[in-house]
Amino acid sequence: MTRRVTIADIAAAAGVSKGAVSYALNGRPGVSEATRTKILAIAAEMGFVPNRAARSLSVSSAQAVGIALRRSARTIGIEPYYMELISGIEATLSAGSFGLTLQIVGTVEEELEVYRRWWAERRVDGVLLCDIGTSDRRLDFIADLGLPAVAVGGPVEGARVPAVWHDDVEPCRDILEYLYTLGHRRVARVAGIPGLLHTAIRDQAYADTAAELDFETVTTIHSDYTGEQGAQITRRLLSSSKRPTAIVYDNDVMAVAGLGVAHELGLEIPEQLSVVAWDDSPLCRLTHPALTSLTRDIPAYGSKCAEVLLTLIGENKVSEPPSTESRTFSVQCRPAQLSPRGSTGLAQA
Amino acid sequence: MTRRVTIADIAAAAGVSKGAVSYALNGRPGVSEATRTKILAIAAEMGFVPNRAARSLSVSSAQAVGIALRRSARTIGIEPYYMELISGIEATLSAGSFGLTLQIVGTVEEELEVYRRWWAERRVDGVLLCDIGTSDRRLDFIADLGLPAVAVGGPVEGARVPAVWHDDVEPCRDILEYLYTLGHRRVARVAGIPGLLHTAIRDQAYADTAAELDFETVTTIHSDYTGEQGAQITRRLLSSSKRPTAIVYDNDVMAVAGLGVAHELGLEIPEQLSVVAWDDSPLCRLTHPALTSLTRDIPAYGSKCAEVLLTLIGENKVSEPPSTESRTFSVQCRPAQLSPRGSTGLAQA
DNA sequence: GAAGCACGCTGAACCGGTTCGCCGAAACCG
DNA sequence: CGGTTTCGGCGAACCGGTTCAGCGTGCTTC
Repeated sequence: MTRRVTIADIAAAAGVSKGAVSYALNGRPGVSEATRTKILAIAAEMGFVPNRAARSLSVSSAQAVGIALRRSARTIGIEPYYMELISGIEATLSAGSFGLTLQIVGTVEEELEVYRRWWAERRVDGVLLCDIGTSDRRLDFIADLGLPAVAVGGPVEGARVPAVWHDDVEPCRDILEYLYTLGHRRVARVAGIPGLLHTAIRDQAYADTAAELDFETVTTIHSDYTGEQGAQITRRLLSSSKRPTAIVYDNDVMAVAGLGVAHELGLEIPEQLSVVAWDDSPLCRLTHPALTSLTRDIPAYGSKCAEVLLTLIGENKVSEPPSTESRTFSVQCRPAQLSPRGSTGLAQA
Repeated sequence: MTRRVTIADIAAAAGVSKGAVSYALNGRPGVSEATRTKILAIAAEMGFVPNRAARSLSVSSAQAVGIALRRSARTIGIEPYYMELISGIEATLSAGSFGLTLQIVGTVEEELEVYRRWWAERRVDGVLLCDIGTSDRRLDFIADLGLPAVAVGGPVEGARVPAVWHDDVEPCRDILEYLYTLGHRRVARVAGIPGLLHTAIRDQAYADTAAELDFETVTTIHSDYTGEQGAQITRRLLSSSKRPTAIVYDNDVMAVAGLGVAHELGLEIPEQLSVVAWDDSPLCRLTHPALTSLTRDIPAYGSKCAEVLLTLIGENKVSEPPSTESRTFSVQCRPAQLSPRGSTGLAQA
């Protein structure tokens, strides 16, 4: 059990004061080049790493950001999205030597409470908000708290919190045009949770595009993103009298489940049914046929979100009073690209 | 932007000293019942939450545990295991008002460096070690550091770090006996990463059981757990002259991929091929047919690991010098249960 | 050669909790 | 009634960093 080295140990070894050591280690003026290198050498030799709590206390920053996920323990694992997002976030954070604090919560109330606690405890310097809703209480709450935050999703109108997002309208149009070109006229969509912002945006985008092209039907059924519901809804869709020739899913888990149901019902894919997934995780390439899907680079997206959050944290550290309240902004990422694979084909006559 | 309330504010409001407030808030003797309730009331009213850094500094504990995952950004999402584990861990931690700090690393060296930094910074009070290897450098490293830790997996012999694990021998036996009963005589296994402890344990268990029953062949091919390798190996297995009638996969991602390949090759499941998966995530119920698999309660497992870690942290806080070096122990969980589903059936004559 | 200045460094205060020694008053004792 | 114990509470030190006022030295400047 090695002893931890403190700044005082280094000061004693170098024959200087604690203050000088602090200046030297942080690369600020106040010490000569000679003593700086000497101090750095001693610090390196003694294996000095600053005590995070002590630094946080004086500087009042935690060098950490938080993320709260609102999903049940059982269902969160199946969705590759979160882990990919987190891993992207993490890459950027650790590059900036920030830590990531994770908490899983059950309700919005719990989530707000977590933010309040994190803020009061000074456990984090900022947070990332996932699964942005159409009217999201968290945005105002966080803004009132004065805790730096980034909305992972958007665009958020009248935002007091910056958002990082990608356009979903164009991909929706792409899908429908693609399916139209393949001859599909009866299309169903198994959508995500209704309250979520991107679900609403896609709802609108599908409706708009459908109105422009002469589809017979473009129906949307909302779900909770789980495989069970995906399967159940698919079963219902496929056993209806005028069944769709193509089904679009709002995530890949439901698409895989839908594919399973189609197999179960003895439908040939893509001859009798085309399937399109959203969020192209490796899952889409595991099935047979492989799923046509909308590809986004989720880790890169997470990185971008973390990056924006870090600059935000950096900014309001240097100039505490954000005079221009409208410092919030919106960063748009490259929209998802359609990756056609084996699960889509010409509609049967 | 609300001001944070400090212990001094409360002291001033209650007309007592900081020390008294501290005693009152922490439920320790030193204040009368009357002033205690008064202080608590004021603290509650002012919405006091202690500054974590300040407390950490004096008490030298971070009220957080760390977990480092060694996987690439792209492949970590697909494996439901990690997120389920984390969510179980998280549940226990937040119940004890501990935080979870997550970091994703690329190499063992990086991982060790992270542990050293966490320890030196006092950022965490303990860590959870995932993916235990057959000879794992991390165990000694952590023990030397004196950082409380729990190995998520085992059993680890000669351990200086307690382990939480479940027996894999019995489930392996269960699988082989089950397949034998169904008439399978040529069984292949697509195993996980060779260096991992549980892979080695399963290797041995399969070999032992195979020796007891008169299988024609029980072959094992190691992989990296990814769907791509799962698919590739399956393709190779199924196109060999004497192809197996049953394939067992060491995780569910590969099993799904294998199922896809079987479909692609036009094999009827389970008539022409039986498929068994390990780690029964919801993924196994998404496919058609649903995958027979070995069910473990991963979130519960994570909770147990966190629980053991927390008691460990609690213990070495009260009595710093662990006189009996062999305080390490091993907690065994309920082994995985075989859940037969549609992907397994009688072997064809 | 005195005044002024920049530089290098020290010592102490400070962040916000915890903890310990100590003291005054009340209670208890023979 | 004096002496001891107990209790409630105070004040200060401490954890390990950061930051700032101030001070001595050496150099420039006129």
